[in-house]
Amino acid sequence: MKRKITLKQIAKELDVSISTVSKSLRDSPEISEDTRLKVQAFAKLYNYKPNNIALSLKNRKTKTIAIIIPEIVHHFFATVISGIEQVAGENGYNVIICLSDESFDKEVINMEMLANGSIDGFIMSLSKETQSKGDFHHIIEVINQGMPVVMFDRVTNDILCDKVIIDDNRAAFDSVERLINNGFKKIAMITTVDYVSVGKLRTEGYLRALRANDVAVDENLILRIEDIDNCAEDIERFIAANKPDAVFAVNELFAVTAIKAAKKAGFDVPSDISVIGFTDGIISKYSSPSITTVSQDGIEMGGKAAKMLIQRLEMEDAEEEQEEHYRTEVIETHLVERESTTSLKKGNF
Amino acid sequence: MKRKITLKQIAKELDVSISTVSKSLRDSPEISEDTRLKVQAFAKLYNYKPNNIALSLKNRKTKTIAIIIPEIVHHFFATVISGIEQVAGENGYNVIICLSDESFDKEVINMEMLANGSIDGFIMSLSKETQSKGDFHHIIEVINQGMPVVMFDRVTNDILCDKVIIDDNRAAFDSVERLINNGFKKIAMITTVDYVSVGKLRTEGYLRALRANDVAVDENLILRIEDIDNCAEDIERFIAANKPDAVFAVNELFAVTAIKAAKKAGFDVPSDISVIGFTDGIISKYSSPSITTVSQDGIEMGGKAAKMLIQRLEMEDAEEEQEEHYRTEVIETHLVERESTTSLKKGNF
DNA sequence: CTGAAAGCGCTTACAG
DNA sequence: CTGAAAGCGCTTACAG
Repeated sequence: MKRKITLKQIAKELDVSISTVSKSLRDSPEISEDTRLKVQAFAKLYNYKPNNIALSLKNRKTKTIAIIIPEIVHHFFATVISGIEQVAGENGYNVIICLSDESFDKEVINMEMLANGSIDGFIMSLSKETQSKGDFHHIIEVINQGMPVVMFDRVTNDILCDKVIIDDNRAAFDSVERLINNGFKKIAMITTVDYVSVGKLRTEGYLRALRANDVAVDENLILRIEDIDNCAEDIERFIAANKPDAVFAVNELFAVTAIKAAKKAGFDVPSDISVIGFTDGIISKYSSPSITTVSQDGIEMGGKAAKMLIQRLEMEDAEEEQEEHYRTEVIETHLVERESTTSLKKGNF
Repeated sequence: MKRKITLKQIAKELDVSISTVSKSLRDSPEISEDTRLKVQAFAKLYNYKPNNIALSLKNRKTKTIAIIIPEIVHHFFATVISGIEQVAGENGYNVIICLSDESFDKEVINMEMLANGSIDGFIMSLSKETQSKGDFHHIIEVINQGMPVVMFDRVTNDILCDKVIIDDNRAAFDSVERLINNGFKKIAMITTVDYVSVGKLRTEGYLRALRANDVAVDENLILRIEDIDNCAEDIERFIAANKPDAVFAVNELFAVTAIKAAKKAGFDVPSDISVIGFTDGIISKYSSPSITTVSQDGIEMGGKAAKMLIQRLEMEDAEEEQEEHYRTEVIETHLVERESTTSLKKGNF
């Protein structure tokens, strides 16, 4: 068991100074070819690799990005990570992941821990609890310290920073209008409680579509789920009671649960009830019937977020104090048609 | 924009030495209560937090664990991460994640990059390419440097280190024997190519169960999938051609695809064909019919792996050079019965 | 009780 | 061409 070799040891071994070794390995022209080659050969032999931590300390940058997300077992977040990891890797950055578990405290602790020099910047999506509390001091603090933050998906207007989102409101609007235009009369909505930003926006889109098409809003047709883990019964009751001809759900889970509930109540999907979900994940793809859904490209979102963060990071090097000019990128969505809806024509008619 | 404050700045501000500040903040009894309180108050005011990188360099440990996995969008791996993250967090460790993307090169690059001081130890599952190549020099090197490695799920006998696995062979054996005992005659297997260690073990378990129960092995009833992304047609053809009365699949994806294929070929699941999968993930739960499956608790696996790694890490501190005594933990599995099988009685009869 | 010094592993401006 | 020194931000054994 040979511990990793250091410059100091090489220097001693070769009877030169540490500076000489360091310069040789960085191909400095200051050093004679003779010693340079000698040092390099020796270093290679002993498989020398500079210590990252020491470099980080010296350079005051770590080349690592922290991701803070509510949950990793949600397919959407996993794809976002995958997207981030990819462009981070291409640019020589590592990725550290922390899960807030939808808890405000965990989010705060993780951020504070990492903000102390461990990383160069954050990419994050807010936990539910943080969104419901509306307390963002931990994020503001980090930003004030000069550490860039990019938010995605679950964002807030209360913080100025780079963001990457989809147009939730519009995507919902489009989907629901499409249903209306295709003759559906009783379009139900299954959504989250309002403090979840994306849920709220999607609900607004639903309402907007109804109003824009002179469809009366029936509050009974809107189900707001509080407890995701036990939503099955709520949804079953909701569907059996209201007998909608279409259901628009704000996520995959609600959509697949709605389908199961519909079947249980004796309805066929899609001939009795059409179902549209949100997020094109594994559930939508493998469910029977497979689910028509608003795609939300997590890979692209993650990639974009990483690009924005890295850009800002490298910019800092150049012009010490760039003017803050934050951008919000909007990722395109589109409807992926599958088996859970009867064929949906586009356009007005 | 105030950059983070350092000991040096506090010292200057308060007109004391850096040592005094450091000791005050660490509640050293050497320091008079007077100055200690003064320093602490000042530090609190300016929200001082020690720089992690400096501490890492000083202590020669980073308190971070690296996870290297093939893919994050597989639900199983996501749950493992979740398990690791949880116990890591409890023990004050951070988690860095790298994806090998099933590529040998990426696995090597990631490991080498992180092994240079960035982390204290690895938890990993081998990429397919690494398994097929059988080249583990990068891992052996890391271990020789004195950095602990814990492998899980996709492991190899060629490396001595801590491991956490399930008994794939036995789990498969039990499932298949259960099918045999319940009267199934034509039990097909959908598996991976043999170099994927877990696929191989599960296949062996299947074969062992047939032999142990005097069922002739029919090679036609075994489908080995090479290209997971395009397995649907292969599976459709396989099922239509062989008309098995039961299918044992080595993962969720194969199981759900088999169900879809069976339906397409006009069979009912489970009344015509029963299907058992492997890994109790989101697909098995939400598929219609939901899938009977061998559960493989990723959270537990991850948690166990993290515990083993941390234990070894802290052990190192204590007795400088502990005797290497590697353990392999086997996580219990069990069959989760759902709708894709007709009721399966236990025991011999 | 306080502080100067050495050191973790590296880089680089500056002397010689 | 080579090396001593300072410094990144911290801790701690040792003097005073």
